[in-house]
Amino acid sequence: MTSTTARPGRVAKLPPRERILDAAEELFQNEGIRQVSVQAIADRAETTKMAIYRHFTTKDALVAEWLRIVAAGYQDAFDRAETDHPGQPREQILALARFIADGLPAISHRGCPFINSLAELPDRSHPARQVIDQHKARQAGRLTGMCAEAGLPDPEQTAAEITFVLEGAQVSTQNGSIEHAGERLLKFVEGILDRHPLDAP
Amino acid sequence: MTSTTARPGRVAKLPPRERILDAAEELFQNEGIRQVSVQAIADRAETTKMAIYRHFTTKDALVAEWLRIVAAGYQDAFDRAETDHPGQPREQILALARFIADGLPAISHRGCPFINSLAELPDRSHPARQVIDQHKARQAGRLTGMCAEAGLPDPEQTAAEITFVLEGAQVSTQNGSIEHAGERLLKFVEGILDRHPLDAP
DNA sequence: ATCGAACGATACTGGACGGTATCATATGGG
DNA sequence: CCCATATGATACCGTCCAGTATCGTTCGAT
Repeated sequence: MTSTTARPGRVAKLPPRERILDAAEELFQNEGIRQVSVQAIADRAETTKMAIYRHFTTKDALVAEWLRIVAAGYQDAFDRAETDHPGQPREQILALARFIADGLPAISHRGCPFINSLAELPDRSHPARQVIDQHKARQAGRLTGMCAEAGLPDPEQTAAEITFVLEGAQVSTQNGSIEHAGERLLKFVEGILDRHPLDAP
Repeated sequence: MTSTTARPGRVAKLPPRERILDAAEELFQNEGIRQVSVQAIADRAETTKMAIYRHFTTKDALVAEWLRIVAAGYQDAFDRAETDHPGQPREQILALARFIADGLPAISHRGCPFINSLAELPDRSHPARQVIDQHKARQAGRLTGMCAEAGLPDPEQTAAEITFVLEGAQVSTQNGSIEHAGERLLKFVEGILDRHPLDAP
């Protein structure tokens, strides 16, 4: 019963900072950054605007923190791909494609947080931009490494191709121009990897 | 000398409606929709806010009109691809890829207007959304038609793949994660088409 | 010359929003 | 038991902005 911390009125409530981040994630993702007011985040987090400004210096800082969490999720996907398929770079790449493909239905009519944020934050000096830039660079590096490890002839080109495909699948899902984007995405990536068979032990 | 209409003080000034649309194109593209105020558009168009509201019922209507013009530009690219390479669907597709690839440097750090607008306008009832949806559907249809005409075994799949690639190249250029995106894009699309040779006379 | 429509400039309204100040209220460790 | 700290609630400020009203001016057609 009496847990050491957090014994709220009814349901176990998370501490305010996490509630705020959960609410921000939900609202930023579904309604955009600029459209969502700090007050709206506070309402959804069942707290107040003041509480938000106690944990985050500014709205922009909250946005950056949100994207940092999203980026960490993608990093986890990379890590899992590597630990689940050690020494099998092609399987790792396919696992990443599956991760994106599986996420498409959830994204549905609202797209990739990074793509959308970039559109909403043209100012290159915005704190969130550093998060995005770092994440994209790291992601590109890891993917290129996987392609090189897979013995593909031109790792940079193949990594670029896979990046195009993954990003494009998310965009096309968002604008609804492609049916069965997930399946098509997987089929496509498999085809790219099969162009240069080499993996078999 | 004395042209029939428009004899402005110094430089030949376009009529206000076109100046407004030019200014809107410039600002919406480079700074985003929500960030740009009607006043800012008026300033850049060397006119006044009032003049804008004489030509467009609302800011949203101006956004929609802007996207209509952008969509027409893409339609023109499709038309040119067809008339420049009649009966050669593979050349038509390559011409489209070249059109996108050539546009990448201009886009550079700011991305595709449709992708960005979608991010900034989550409200599906926004007038601009109809423009985007129609455009995307028409574009997908035409591309699928080209793929079918090219005798590719699975036109829907191939059209989806090419769409992924074209969209992804624009996104990747925007976030700066890929070097030489234009060249890589063309190489990629050529590879896709060459997977099923059939075109030669 | 004149009339009307389009254009330009300025001021205003009403609302939304980021951020702050100030109050009261828990809460948990000493 | 008590006090520092985190939290909650509310009111407020300055600013920005979409959209409107009203004025005067230009300019082309008749």
